[in-house]
Amino acid sequence: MLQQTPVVRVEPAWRAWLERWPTPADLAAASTADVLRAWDRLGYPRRALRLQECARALVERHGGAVPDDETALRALPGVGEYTAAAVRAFAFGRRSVVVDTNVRRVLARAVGGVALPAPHPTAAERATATAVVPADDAEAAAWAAASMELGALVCTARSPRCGECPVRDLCAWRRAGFPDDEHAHRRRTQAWHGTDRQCRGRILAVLRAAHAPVAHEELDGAGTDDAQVERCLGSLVVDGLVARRPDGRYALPTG
DNA sequence: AAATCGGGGAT
DNA sequence: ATCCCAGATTT
Repeated sequence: MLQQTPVVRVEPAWRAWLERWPTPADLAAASTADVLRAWDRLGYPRRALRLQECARALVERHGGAVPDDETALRALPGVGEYTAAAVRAFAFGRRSVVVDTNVRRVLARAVGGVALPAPHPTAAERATATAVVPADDAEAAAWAAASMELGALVCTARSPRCGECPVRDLCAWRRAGFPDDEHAHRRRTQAWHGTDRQCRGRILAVLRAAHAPVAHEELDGAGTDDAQVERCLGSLVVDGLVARRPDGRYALPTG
């Protein structure tokens, strides 16, 4: 849930989710339509599918438990480099290199001396992150939490609270005089209005609200034109987020 | 390496 | 209007 979605928006959904499906086995047994409705508008609904697939994989491969080793974690649906490292550190107290958007920013500033990290993670970044993680399991886990919190609460993207920063005296960005972001000109703001993402979101919103299959005409307003709605319906079906019934109507996938 | 994939709160 | 968010997956 936290992959690209702010904590404040995730927390209530997460609590309700765990109350409804306390264990991987519970989520594995749920209907996918119910899962997508519970996901509501957290965004990137494919993550909801991956999460349920992950629960089913945990049941089938790991007896319903979460594994603690890197390889097994990375093999789970929806679990990438960050999530595997985060689970190892926060769930198991093991050493791992946890590099999320917050940590990237902290290291870019404190170590790299620049305002913001590159648009996409680089090998050099990971090398730096690895080098600064303590060797001890417990210390490394604490480091992961601390570096993320520092980025989330103090070393923020917009208005960093440098006056309250515990490491301001060793911050390379501060020492350099807070230079502006060097690749600000290359940053490309993601479009939204009229995009397929918006159209897909609208289609799913209709299907979440409907508790009976929906006719194609009821989805006409979801996009800028018929071709877009058609294209998005197709991609949603391919993604497994929408099911096309034999009668031509659409619904959230059962299963 | 680049594209794609949501949505909302803050500025 | 733009920015930004505890990224992953596919091409």
